[in-house]
Amino acid sequence: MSDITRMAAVAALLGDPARARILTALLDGRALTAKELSFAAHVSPQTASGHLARLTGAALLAAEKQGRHRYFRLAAPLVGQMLESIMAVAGPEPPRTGTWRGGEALRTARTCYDHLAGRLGVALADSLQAAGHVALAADGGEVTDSGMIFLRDFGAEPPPGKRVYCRPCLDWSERRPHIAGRLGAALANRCLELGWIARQRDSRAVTITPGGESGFAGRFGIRLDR
Amino acid sequence: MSDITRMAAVAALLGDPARARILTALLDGRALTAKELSFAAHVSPQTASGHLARLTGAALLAAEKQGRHRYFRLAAPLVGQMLESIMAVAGPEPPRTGTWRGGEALRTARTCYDHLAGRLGVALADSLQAAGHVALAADGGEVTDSGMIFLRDFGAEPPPGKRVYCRPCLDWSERRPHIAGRLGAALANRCLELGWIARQRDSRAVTITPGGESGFAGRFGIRLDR
DNA sequence: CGGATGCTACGGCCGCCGCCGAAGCGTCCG
DNA sequence: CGGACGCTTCGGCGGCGGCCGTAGCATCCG
Repeated sequence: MSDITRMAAVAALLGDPARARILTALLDGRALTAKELSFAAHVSPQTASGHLARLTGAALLAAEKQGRHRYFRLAAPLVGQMLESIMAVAGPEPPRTGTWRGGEALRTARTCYDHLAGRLGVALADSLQAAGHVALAADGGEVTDSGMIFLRDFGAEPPPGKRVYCRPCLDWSERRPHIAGRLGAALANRCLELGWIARQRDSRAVTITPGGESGFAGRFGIRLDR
Repeated sequence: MSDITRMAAVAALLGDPARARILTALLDGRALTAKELSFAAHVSPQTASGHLARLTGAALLAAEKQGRHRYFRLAAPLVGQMLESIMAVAGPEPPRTGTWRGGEALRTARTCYDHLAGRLGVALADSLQAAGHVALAADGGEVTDSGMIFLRDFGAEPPPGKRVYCRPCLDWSERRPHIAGRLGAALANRCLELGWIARQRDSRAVTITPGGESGFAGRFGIRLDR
């Protein structure tokens, strides 16, 4: 199979509207379940399942099983860039600022459901691990005793609930884990409460406020190079 | 029609092997006739005609009529970049140096049929025009008296023949014209003869030799920033 | 354990599209 | 002017693939 045949095969996958909707729904780096994607694609779950199988088979998507759900995400940043480049050609409005609306901002810091992702989310996970407050494994995560104290002190004690307490969530743009679960949500909420971060309109990107810059640096030793 | 639908439509165009072959055949910036493209695509001229109509309709290709031929070329550099980005995802060998094999070299200097294109080819055309040796218009080009003298002196007097003497050829990567026709061929041949440029194996890229650096600078005032 | 839920495998229907042969139109050339 | 050539349009054929209904397997929960 030649280069060109392979390229045509990939392009043919992108050429179906349902698959295109699936891929663009994942463009912001979230991982979504098969059912959510079938809704986004406007097709039945069976049809979506077939599409998802082909997309993962071609290594455009990566799948992770979690309980009875299967979460799909873009397999690589290159895939997102490819989609953006096609949109650049297809779009009637060529010159959006930058390569993509808010693309860079999304990569810096964004929400993933209710917790933090992007460079900020990953840095937060790194910091907590380095301090020995949490320990992330492939299939879950644990909070140490010192971590419990730290969280109470920080004001990010997760409320009780049935949802998983702490688990890693692979970050699309960084290819490294950030923290999800009740703990991830509590951390994000506390950062919002403190005014360290602010949501943006019509986007999952979040901005780091001046207060956040010093707060993340002081508490977590995080300094994101701009 | 939404963004996503448009993107899927473009991707679907790229998804057919025949059309993919047509586009990649044009990737180096040449303009080819419908028949040549039908051969490159491994389909009959009728079939290729249909594909070409759809590709130009979607503004992926641009067509120019010339006598009884129609020359097709990529409509914009963005189209080439899109193809490269898809190849980057589709390719089994992910990390080629740079974005594409020899892409940068091709943009610097390459052959287009038998004449020079790329930054070098455009600079050559600019220099000859600035000196009043040639005058390029949209549909053709003329050589002045001083140009005739200059060419004889340089040793690039085109041999007689039926082929058009001098015409502009729109450069893909530069979006500006370089010189084609018997004159373009004679210039390229003379530069090769002088050892100013050298062909590369398995590529239309040409390298500028040290002698060429000083030669192009001295005779034409050309200095290509690396 | 039984029902609900999420996902996948299979089968059949149907429409789209790529393909080529035949034919028509414009251009070049002797 | 007539023939050769390049390109396009039209028509019909055939196959690929998207779609969903049905059914089966795994998981969660009361």
